[in-house]
Amino acid sequence: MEPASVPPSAERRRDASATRRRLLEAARDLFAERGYEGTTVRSIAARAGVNQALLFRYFGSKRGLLTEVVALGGLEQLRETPPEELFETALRSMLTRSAEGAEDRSLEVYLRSIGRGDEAAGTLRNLGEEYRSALAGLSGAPDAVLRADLAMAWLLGIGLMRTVVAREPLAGADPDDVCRLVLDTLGRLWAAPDDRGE
Amino acid sequence: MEPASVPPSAERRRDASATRRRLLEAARDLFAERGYEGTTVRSIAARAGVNQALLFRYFGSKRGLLTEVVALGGLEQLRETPPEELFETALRSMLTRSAEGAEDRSLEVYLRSIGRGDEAAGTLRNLGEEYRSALAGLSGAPDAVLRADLAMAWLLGIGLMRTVVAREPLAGADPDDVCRLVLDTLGRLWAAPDDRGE
DNA sequence: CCCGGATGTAAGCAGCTGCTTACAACGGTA
DNA sequence: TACCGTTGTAAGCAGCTGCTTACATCCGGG
Repeated sequence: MEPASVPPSAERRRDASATRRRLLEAARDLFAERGYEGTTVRSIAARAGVNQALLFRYFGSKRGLLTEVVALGGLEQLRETPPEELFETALRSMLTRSAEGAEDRSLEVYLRSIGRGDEAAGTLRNLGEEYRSALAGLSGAPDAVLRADLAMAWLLGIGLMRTVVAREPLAGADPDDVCRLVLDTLGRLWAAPDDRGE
Repeated sequence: MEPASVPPSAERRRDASATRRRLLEAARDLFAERGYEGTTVRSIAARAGVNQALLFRYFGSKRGLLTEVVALGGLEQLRETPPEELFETALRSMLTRSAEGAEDRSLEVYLRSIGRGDEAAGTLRNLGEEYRSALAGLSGAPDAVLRADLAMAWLLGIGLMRTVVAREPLAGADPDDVCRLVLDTLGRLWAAPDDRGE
């Protein structure tokens, strides 16, 4: 099928997996910057320094590329982070300037890329549901899942405000300050007042 | 210029202002449903039951239509609502099914329609800043504006979760329950703990 | 060496996009 | 009635879209 190991000495001039990876990274960045509909397959191929036909060879369609981008980045972060740190980790990755380093931008991609529900929307939805159920464990309230949904909504909203609206003070605020405010407020969400009549 | 008053008896077969309004309403709905990039001028004209050339006659460009849609709906709601009710009003309009009645969907439009910053982005930004400064008055904290930004972010996020992700429980939750949870939690945001060293 | 699959390329397809143009139909006014 | 600006229409433009095809080029195994 494929050579099990690559001779580590030199970079190969023709390297399918490297090309795949470059496409994946270019797509991740562009989807996060311009959204799914606003990104053309030509621009992805150009940023990857790759012929655009290869995009279809490796991912079948533009939509398939999106699915792989989101599933890869998102699920990895999700599975490597303990639930109690998940929200803060995701929040910090939202608050960090996208310019520096190769930050994880899966949620940014998620929120800017989702379109009207078709084939791949299921994959994205599953990702969201895994995040939610991880967060839901943090509250003992009977409606913990709803509360987790609201927390995720805040996360997405903060990312939206920073990447799309991009105005002070949120855009330039110290991530530590924002984190403190949000996490402290969310403490109230987890610890249910539950002041209804039941 | 134009007939100052319309004979109220019969609907006119050729009515520029009615056509304008129909285009505006069709655009508002479609932008909210599919986002700006996902909506075609042909689909807007079709839903309005109007020739697409009229769209350009009355609004100059697709972008001009968007600007007018958002400015109209958003600023009206903003100016008719006292600040202390503003958040709940906006939240409830987010939570209300779009099918019933002619709800105000300006924020929905705002969050789904914004693109990369060009000409009309300024108008949208201004709208956001007016919302924010109205909300900022609700907290006495020194960083009240940041807190207002965070509240708006939550609002946008909740709208995003309902319209885009569209899954239970948030999508189908009782608006009263969500309102109670969110407003109660936000009370904590307004009333600053301000637990820093100063 | 040389063959054949893996990898990369150039060109182009049909369809859609935002927008424009040239023109017809209406209807108030003189 | 004749006119003329307003309103509505049909057709089409150039450009871009996602995607496909036909063809070079590489390179490891026989």
